[in-house]
Amino acid sequence: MEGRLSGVRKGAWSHTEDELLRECVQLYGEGKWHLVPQRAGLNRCRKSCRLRWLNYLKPNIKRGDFSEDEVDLMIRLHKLLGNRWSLIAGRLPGRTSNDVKNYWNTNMRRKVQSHKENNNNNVKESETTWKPHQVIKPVPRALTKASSMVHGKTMSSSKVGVSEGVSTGSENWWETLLDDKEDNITFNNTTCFPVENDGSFELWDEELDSIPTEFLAEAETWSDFLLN
DNA sequence: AACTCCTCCAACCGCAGCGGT
DNA sequence: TACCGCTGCGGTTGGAGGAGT
Repeated sequence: MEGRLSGVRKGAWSHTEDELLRECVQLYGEGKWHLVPQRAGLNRCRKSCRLRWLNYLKPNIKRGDFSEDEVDLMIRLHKLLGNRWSLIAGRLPGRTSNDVKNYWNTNMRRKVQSHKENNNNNVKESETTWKPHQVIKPVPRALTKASSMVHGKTMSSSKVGVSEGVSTGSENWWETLLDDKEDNITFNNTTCFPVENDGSFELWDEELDSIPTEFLAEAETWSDFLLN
């Protein structure tokens, strides 16, 4: 590994290192991680710097317990996406992929495990309520300079609206969830569901195509999927 | 008080994908 | 087309701290 080869520091970050990294990112911005250790004067590998920033130092990172809403959304997204932690985290403002992954591994996996064990005692129930689900794996894609998406070409017209009548006012919990983190609403990930002003979601055609029709039929709308 | 066990989170590691040459 | 470097992701590990004995 690069750490072993170059003898860079590993392990927990000190307050001084945090400050150096924070100042460096504020000065030069995110990205160019291979330059960060040199710029910041840190004896850390680029990966370590990036991870420290993304998981701990980055502004707007939400710490503390996951709310019920967040857990609910996480479960639904995991059902749809599988272990695509970065995508799931992209829909949970302030949460990092590491947070989501850790939370799932420590809490949810155990719950699912115990649920399955319960169902083993009741075969009929497991056949009906806990069918193995098909995990959708959207093809990761990046926006290149040549991409039509970057050049102002409009997105797919396949808009899946939040169904009327499903949510109004305080029931739009996902909006309040995003209120204080409006930066996260934008295209922080091309495979996420960009939120329109009217609360609907837009999807690339490929995204829609990749979703099993049974799932959509079952959920009817994205709001059904995203909301209780 | 001392020890062991367990939990959980931060950090590490390897790999895949992408862009540039 | 092949190679290289960089980035980002998901799986795994290590260790600090709490709980139990």
